[in-house]
Amino acid sequence: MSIPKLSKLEMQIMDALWTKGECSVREIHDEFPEKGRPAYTTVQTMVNRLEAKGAVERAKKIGNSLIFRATLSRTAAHRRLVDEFFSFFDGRVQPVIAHLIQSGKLTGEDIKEAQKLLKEHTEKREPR
Amino acid sequence: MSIPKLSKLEMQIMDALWTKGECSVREIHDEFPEKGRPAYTTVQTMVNRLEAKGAVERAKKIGNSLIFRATLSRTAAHRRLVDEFFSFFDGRVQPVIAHLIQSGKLTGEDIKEAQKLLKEHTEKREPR
DNA sequence: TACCTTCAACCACAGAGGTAGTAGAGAATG
DNA sequence: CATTCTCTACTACCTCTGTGGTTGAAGGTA
Repeated sequence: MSIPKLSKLEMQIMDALWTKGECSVREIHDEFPEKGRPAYTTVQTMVNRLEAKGAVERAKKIGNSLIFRATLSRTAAHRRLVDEFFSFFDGRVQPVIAHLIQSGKLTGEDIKEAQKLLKEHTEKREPR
Repeated sequence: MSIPKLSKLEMQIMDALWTKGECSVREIHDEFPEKGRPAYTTVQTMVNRLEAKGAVERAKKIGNSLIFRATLSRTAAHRRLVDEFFSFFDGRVQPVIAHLIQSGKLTGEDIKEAQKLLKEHTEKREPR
């Protein structure tokens, strides 16, 4: 199957797995900031659903607790999100850029960085 | 209340209103490409929900059919979407840009355009 | 061993979104 | 006027998310 769609909460859980590596539900739960932290069982439910979606798998068992591992890469999940998002704009990036600039999220630095990346990218596919 | 969150289908419906102006449910329905067009009543349901969310209002009645008008602007809805989306990335634009470049969505043209917009933007807020 | 803690597993439930059917009012037409 | 078409209004139903309670097994501890 293709890359599963992940909701916001699911992404937060994956984030814990991606940054901390293999984790128990308890560890994932603790990663949430105290303020607005969901119940332990909520995290548990989401981890189970992620497992059902194939985004996560059981790595091993320590004592009576399961340790999970992300099987879906952060990059793949992000790409999925980006594609999904841009489909709202017919795949056109320009309107999005306009909003980013107006809200001050996109700076000159970012643009410079983008140019560098683009150059690397094109050079890689069209080596002279 | 603040800007309501709109789903994909809801956005498609708003798109019809935004581009065609005031519309009846029938007209909105007809805007969908034949392939994968939802049932008339489905569109109706969504329009009602959009009305409940305050994104749309009844402009007038012609015969026995209602004509709707968007009360939420395309810009506001888009900004909402963009903010929502970037919150997945902690508000950082760079990882998104990387994906865009890798998938070929972001071209040199786009970057040039972005620079122009950014210049205009900064000049407007900090006129020398 | 008897108790306390910690998990996994399972269950429940509400809200949003997507999908659509049906009933009944009104308009249009022969 | 009677029939047919077209809309609105209402209802139903399924899936996905988010949320969290309950139960019972496993492990640790006095």
